[in-house]
Amino acid sequence: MTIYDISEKAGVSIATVSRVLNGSSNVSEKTRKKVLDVINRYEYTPNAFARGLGLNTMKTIGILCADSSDLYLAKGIYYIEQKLRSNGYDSLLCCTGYTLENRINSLNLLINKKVDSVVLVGSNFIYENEENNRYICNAAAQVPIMLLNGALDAPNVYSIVSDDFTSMYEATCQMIDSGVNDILYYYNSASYSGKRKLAGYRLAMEERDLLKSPELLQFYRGSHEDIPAMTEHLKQLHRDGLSFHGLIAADDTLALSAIKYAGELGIAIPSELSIIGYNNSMLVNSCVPELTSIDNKLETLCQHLISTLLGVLDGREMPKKTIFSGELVRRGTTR
Amino acid sequence: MTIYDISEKAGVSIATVSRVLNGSSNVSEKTRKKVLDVINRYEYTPNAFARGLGLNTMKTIGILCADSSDLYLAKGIYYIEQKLRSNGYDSLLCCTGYTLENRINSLNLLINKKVDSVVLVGSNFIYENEENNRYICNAAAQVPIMLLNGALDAPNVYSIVSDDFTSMYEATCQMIDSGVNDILYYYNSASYSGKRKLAGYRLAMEERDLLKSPELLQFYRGSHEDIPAMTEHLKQLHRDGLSFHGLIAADDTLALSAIKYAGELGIAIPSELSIIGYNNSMLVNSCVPELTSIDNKLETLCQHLISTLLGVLDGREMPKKTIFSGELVRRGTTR
DNA sequence: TTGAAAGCGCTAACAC
DNA sequence: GTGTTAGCGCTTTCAA
Repeated sequence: MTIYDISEKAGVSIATVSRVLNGSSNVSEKTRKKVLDVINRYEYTPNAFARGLGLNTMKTIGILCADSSDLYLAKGIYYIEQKLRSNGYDSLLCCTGYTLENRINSLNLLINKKVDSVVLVGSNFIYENEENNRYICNAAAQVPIMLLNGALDAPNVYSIVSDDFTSMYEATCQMIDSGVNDILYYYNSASYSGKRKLAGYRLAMEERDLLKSPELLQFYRGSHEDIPAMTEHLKQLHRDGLSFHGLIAADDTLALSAIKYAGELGIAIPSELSIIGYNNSMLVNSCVPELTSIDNKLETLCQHLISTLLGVLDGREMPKKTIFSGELVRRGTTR
Repeated sequence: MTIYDISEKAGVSIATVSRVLNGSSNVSEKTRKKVLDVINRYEYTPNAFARGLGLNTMKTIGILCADSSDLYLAKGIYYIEQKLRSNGYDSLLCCTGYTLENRINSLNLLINKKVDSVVLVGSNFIYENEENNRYICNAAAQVPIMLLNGALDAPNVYSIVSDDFTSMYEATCQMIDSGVNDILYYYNSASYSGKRKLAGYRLAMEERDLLKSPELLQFYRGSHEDIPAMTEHLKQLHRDGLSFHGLIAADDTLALSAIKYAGELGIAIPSELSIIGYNNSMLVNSCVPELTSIDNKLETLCQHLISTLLGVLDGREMPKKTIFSGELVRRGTTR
């Protein structure tokens, strides 16, 4: 069933059918109705390729993420996909893993598919080395690029970020104020967002001259899902004689491993060890005691990202960078 | 930059360019090289729409799932996307939620986008009422439909399932053999797969005449992520005087809530309460003690789904239904 | 308000 | 081995 069939059956030209299809006002009510009738009767839907060929757009947004099964990224993808769909856009998903080469390839691939824009989900797309971020700028020369939780100052690139620095700074201050002085920082990512978080912790500690030892900064290298390995890392620190009564984690998973660590060593939470996680994910309720965690308002970020994107596609002037602030949600792992 | 530009610069016809683009053998090595040179120099990539218009395929597979942020579904999507991409296909993701109407719309939408096939991820797409499954058959009239963890016997529909029935039957038998007789079954889904699991538990219990009370079957109605609510449900049962020394959950999240429940009530695991979860997800290591869980081999299922799909698209005869068996992974919540 | 016709960029059948 | 050309199904001037 093509536009020709419809035009024939309705006794009009294909131009007229196209007009009613695209909601043009230059069609008499009578003709419109006649055409619409035929369209409905035959359940006709226009061929997306042909339409794309003419319009050079398919109303499709590319979504790039490192790993769609990551708890946090999955949530982000979910929100973005939902909100795009409710605005008439489809989503082309593409998982890149964590190597630069794959990212460049995937981004090109998406752009060759003629997506109208691509959303990079997760701060891990931004590299420290400016040179490594050129792939984003190149892509931005073709379509607007949206960054969720990553910031890059370049033409046609729009960043929506949570203020990880401040969130972490405030959380650290609050833990200190609650009477804990030796706070370990446990992290597993040196991404843009990862560095901002670390800086927040650092500032709070240094302001009070509490960052006595570099050992208080603990980087975990292994898999992002391997809680036993994270726990083991902490136990090793304990065996090495490192002592701490607070632990702030850059991620709920890491925080969870701290709860396990405390459980296995008989350390009482929060009296002997206070713990704060990050993301306020579903994991916060999966443990005993429940985890105090920083909520970075992912849904709000996504909502805003989509409005910005729609604005950009609409040709409106939109803010290049938008910052939201997070919020500490207190539960059982802190005093 | 179009195929015309390239043909001109290379001094050949567009047909020849098209041939080298599509790897046709009827091109002399010399010409091929000449054309390839120009293509590379100008970084030309063919327009996907025009190509789609001609071939009527875009090498894109639609992925439908209820909620891409669900731990289990997210993992499935991840595997499928990966494996498709490594075979030259892209993925159009579409989350439907759990209402039939949205599903019908999403499926149509995907098919209108001219995807080559659509994969339904999760057993919740199959309804008990045959009538409600017609939307799948309709779609299958246009493109092959792949079912991950759901089964439907219809033309052009291919099912890849884990044998949930047997897995659950065996797990239940093993718990009984370990000396637990009063085993609660805790579930939250009446999907195809959900019913198979329940049937497995049922059979094991009934064979030994242990299903004394309907109360042993507990359905949880709330959100799939709300562990506190699941825990509260169990505590209410306890207050109501229901007693059980084993709990088998249809999902790791539910099992986790049982661990919390036991923790809050001071019930020792596994001596006073044995627990088995389902999916062997990352959650199994997030708790103390670690959760015994049934691994339903998601990655294997996905791998097989993709090979089957590629076979179907290739015009080969492929099995309509493939069944894999699961495996009980023992950890600290069982004796 | 409507129709005719010229593309959009590519593939593939056919001719040479 | 290579070129010519007719579509693919739609959008969008331009005329009427």
